[in-house]
Amino acid sequence: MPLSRAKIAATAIRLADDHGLDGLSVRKIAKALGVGPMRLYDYVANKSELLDLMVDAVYAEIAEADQPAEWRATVLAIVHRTRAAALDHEWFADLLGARPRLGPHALAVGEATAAALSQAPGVRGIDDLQRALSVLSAFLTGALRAEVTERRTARSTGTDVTAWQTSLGPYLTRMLDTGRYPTVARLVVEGAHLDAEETFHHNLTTVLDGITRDPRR
Amino acid sequence: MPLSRAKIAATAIRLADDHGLDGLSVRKIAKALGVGPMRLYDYVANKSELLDLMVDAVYAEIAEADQPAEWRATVLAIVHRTRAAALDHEWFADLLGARPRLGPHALAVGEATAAALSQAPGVRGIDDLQRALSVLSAFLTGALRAEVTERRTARSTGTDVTAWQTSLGPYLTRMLDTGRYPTVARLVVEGAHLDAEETFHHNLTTVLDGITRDPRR
DNA sequence: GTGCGCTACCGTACGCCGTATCCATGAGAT
DNA sequence: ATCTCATGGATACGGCGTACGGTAGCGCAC
Repeated sequence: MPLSRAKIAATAIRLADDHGLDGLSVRKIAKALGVGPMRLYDYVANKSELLDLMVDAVYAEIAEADQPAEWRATVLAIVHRTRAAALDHEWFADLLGARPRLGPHALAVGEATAAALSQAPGVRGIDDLQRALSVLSAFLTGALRAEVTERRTARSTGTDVTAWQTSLGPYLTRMLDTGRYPTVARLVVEGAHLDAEETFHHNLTTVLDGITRDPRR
Repeated sequence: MPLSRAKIAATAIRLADDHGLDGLSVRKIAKALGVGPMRLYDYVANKSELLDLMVDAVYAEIAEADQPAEWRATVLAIVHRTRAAALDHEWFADLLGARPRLGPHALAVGEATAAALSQAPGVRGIDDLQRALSVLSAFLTGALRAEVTERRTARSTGTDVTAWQTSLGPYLTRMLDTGRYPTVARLVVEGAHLDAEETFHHNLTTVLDGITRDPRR
């Protein structure tokens, strides 16, 4: 079976899913494919192009068309598929926003999002649309990055509260006991029980409400 | 003059400003300080702790206290200082959201932001506060990442429109000419003249308006 | 049939990285 | 004068991305 860009990307994605972006190297991908490292460069100019390939492959998962619906439902669907993809492929969140999204599938997702947003009330012209798109994708990028980061630290310190406290506790409680961070302290002590998905959805609603508010009061 | 964590961080920051995170290595920092590479490990456990040091040093710039003011003015000031820092230190945007923000100065910024947000109308309890903080910082993270990425590609392809068109044009216009991305095409052709800072401010306003809207209609 | 150029593949090698480990030096204590 | 011990340096290891030279196979001109 001959090599191909798609096969390379698929293998790279599997490795990145298992070992993270830091654990991903051209040599390991090649070994997993049973070829010499330099073979990959027959299909790809350099490693960053390979990352672009991986990213666009994930956008392909996100792009699956759903039947046309009201703008808000469409946006919600796309955004939630993106979140699902980022949780499946945590490295995807690391790359989000770090490179121009120009692959064909990324463009398809952008097109669907833009088309839906252009139907939203409060989005009146091309400038409004451009801005709406950029707030939404900024929020999405940041929220997914944060969620993935939190997940990773939870995994590395242990999920339960006691493990977390013993690992970060000494430093953090010392910090908070200085009394210089009262509000943060309150958040740590009294907060922290919110469900991640529900928070994401709530915040997304906040952003969409901001977009659709009437800008002239 | 002996080494110190602060001196190391300052040198690392200068190098990262000049050559980016990819161009930053322990060996180069050591050389710039006129010592052997391994000396740095007397002050730092590993490279990622060094990055944490750098990040918190930037948060120190952001944390400079301003006189107490109305909540929105305070938030605007902090956010705009963060943006300024990210434009001064583009690598900072790469790291934003990628690691837990727990340094003393990062905590100080978090504290000031949380304290201000807790005064905002529509933020009614600790859960509201937690959510408001997370939308805001998700937006901030994503927006800065996007702005820095755009800036970098602009710099690498050349600033003016013609250079951009000749570098990405062939691929992009071919893509857009397929007719599969009409809305994106409109955005590319008719948009693109918006000022970055003004867009940022507008989008920030959108998010803050979303936060302060009355959630019970 | 024979020689030739071209393409497609491959292994080796270079210069870098983070960092573990061992060694030299020399100051201060006894 | 000798011992102790902190300080800084050199070396080395395993891994990285990728440049490059070689070679094996094949279509084709004569």
